[in-house]
Amino acid sequence: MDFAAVLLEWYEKNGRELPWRKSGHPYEIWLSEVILQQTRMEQGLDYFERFLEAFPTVEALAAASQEQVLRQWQGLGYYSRARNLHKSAQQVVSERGGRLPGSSKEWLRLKGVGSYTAAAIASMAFNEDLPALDGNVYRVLARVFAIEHSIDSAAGKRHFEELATNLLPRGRAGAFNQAMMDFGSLVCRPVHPLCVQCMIQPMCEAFARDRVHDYPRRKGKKQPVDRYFYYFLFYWEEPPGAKQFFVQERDKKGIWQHMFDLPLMESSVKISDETVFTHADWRFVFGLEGWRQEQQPVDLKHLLTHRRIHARFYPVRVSGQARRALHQRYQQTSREDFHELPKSRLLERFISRLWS
DNA sequence: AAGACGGGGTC
DNA sequence: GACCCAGTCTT
Repeated sequence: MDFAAVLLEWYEKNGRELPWRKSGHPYEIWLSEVILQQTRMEQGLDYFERFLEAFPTVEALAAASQEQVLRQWQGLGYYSRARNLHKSAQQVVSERGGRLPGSSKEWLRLKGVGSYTAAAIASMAFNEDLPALDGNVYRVLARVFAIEHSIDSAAGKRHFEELATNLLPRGRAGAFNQAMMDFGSLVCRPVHPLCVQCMIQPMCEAFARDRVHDYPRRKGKKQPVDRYFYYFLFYWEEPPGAKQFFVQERDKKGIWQHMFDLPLMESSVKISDETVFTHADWRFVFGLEGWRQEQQPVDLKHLLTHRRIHARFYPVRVSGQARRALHQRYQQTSREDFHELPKSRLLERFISRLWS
């Protein structure tokens, strides 16, 4: 038996039961594929259910505000996925009367739908004969056929695409693509692959050479850029017991666009706590001078680091003049209202830890 | 072609 | 705490 036949046989017994596989609705498949870009199944499943409940149809999604959409996406990361999905839903409704695209070529025209997602949707929803190459597929092919091409080069991608096209059994693209992905995440896993119980193992070139962990090949990784975020929670109580504080909406470029966070000073280098409060450019935070007299002793909480983002968090009680000055630059909110705003996971953790 | 974009996982 | 994962858009 050839590779595709063994794989499909495995899939019939071991394929995962997923909500969007049952329904077969293009809208649900589209939504699931966008959520699962760069995201693990276990993490994305709840988001899929809640998102579909909030926006059951493409019309409902198009009619929602961006803030509502982002709030459903909160905590998932890569928020441009949500913004593109929203934009594309509006495009489908306004330009196509709510009728979803019927071919991969049409899907490709939508924002947030690239070559992988277009092929995945078209093969699953319409059984179009097209391979969908995601990270799982690259890994499986690289191992089974001991492919030396790097998966992060244009030439390498073309090579994998050609190989997958040749392997694809005509008329069974939907099952084949899903089988590849399930097999890649359940058996041919990135670390600790289950070679001992793998049905493909007899024909796996990497296994034969005892080189499973050398595939897929990649070019060298680059150094991540460090960004240091110094957040300020300027707060007061009014009336007593009801905490109020300032937030801002990030509406420019860069990370977390259109999401809410706290007044912030960013630096490309690490700054000590003392330096933040003595030498930093406070005008950037306050928009005014003459605020220093209002500053209270700082209760420094915790430090949280991300792979690239390093964030520190300073609660500062403010009153009177400083509050009026800050009002000109930031929006006021309360604990309860803040809960309803779209915000990053990072900030969510800051706030909940501070006021838990 | 290279970099930006998040969050969670492992060891 | 360092490293891994890997679709799409932007530059």
